[in-house]
Amino acid sequence: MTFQYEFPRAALTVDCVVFGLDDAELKVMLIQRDLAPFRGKWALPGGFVHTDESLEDAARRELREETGLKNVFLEQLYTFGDLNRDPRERVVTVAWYALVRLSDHRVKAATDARDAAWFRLHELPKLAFDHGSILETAHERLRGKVRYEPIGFELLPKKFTLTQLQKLYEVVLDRVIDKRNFRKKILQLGVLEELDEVETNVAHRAARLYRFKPKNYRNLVKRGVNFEV
Amino acid sequence: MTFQYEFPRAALTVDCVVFGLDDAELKVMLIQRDLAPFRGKWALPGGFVHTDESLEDAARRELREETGLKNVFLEQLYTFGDLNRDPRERVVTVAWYALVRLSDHRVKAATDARDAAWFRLHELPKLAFDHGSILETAHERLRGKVRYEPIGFELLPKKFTLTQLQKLYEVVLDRVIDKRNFRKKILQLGVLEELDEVETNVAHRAARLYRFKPKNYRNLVKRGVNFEV
DNA sequence: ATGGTTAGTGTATAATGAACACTAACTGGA
DNA sequence: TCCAGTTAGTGTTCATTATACACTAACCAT
Repeated sequence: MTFQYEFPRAALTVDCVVFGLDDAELKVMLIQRDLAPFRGKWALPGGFVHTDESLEDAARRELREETGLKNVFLEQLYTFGDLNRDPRERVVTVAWYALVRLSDHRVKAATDARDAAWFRLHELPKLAFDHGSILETAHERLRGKVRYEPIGFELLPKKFTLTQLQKLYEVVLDRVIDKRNFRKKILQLGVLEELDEVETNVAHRAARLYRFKPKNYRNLVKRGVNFEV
Repeated sequence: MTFQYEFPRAALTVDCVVFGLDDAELKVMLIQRDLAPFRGKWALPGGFVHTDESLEDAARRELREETGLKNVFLEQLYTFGDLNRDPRERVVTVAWYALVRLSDHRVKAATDARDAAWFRLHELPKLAFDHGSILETAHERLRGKVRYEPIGFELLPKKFTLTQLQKLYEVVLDRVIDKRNFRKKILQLGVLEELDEVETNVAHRAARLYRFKPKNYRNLVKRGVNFEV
């Protein structure tokens, strides 16, 4: 069975840039292609959009199928449609980026049937298609994002220390931040709840654990805030 | 002649939200549809993407064909792909927004063969398809944009007064701004050049004219700046 | 007990933001 | 020509926020 149209049509795909935070390092999930073109090369998870699903549904389905990830934070990034980005034919891709708690998802990805793996952002292989520049665009967006809304909720484990949160900002912004000033500022936002728990299994003074107050956090995200640390 | 594919394919379009500034008012250019569906309704300029042109080229071509606008500032906005946004079939649209000097383009649009017209942002007709929500998204983007980069270059005439620039900010942000503080801040940015000219044909003290220093302006845009007035 | 390691805390100074009102310059009409 | 009307243009004060900076506390391992 085939489908006929009066004019030629581009193929439509979605691709996802999945960021995870691991031990104060930003990582990205990639899959190894098992089909031509670029067979054996690493690429962003993604695939063709079905005509009976929305773009976001397509992105979530591909993420689930190719990496096992579900219920992640997902936002549309940009749509890439240069003429020769796919050697086979005209393919337009709607790119998305996801932020996930790597602590929740480490195992699943590693044991998934497909060859999916986390890569350090600074040790990426050469990617298939124009996925390298899609990834770069996503990284820029992430860096821009932290300037006007707090991040962390989606990337950190549910309970975290202030040092972990600070390290996240340092890693995204690629510079060191003063500890005392960072703490003052982030606590002032009123989105953190101090818990009666401390971290365990550390060979030094244990740090207090915090968690986000989801309501305040989301309000702040909606209102928009200038958070320059 | 028809084109056949193994799987069904969505149609791909571009749509443009064109903002212009007129006498301290934001306006949007719309065209009246001369074909079904929504025949006679006002809609965003746009149309199908050809397979031999990039997405941006398609947006520029449609703008030129439908409104006569050329060489405008154009940025990708968002891609809309809900299942039933077009009653005929699955259509995914890559939306763009443009900022133009209305003073340059007022006449062309009015005399163009197609029914294209500028509408005040607060007096819009009901639009075809989901173009109303695309337009709303573009307006949000514009409001967000002024928070971290200066605007004006694309919207104001080449020579303008500080009051005009301030009015632009007031119109986009929908609130009044203190004149002295605004002037201090905007001049500090170092992107304005004071000219030896004043406005003419006004029944009061004539205001000094300024223009943007393109290099500084673009540097600032690239660097990103928090400009909260 | 001691050495190693990270947690946790305050203050002083500089920079920035916000609030606020009057005089200057020009036009047009009496 | 003077007066009324209109918008241009300009500084200061006070409050808030940003930045720079160093030591003690707590815990673990040996």
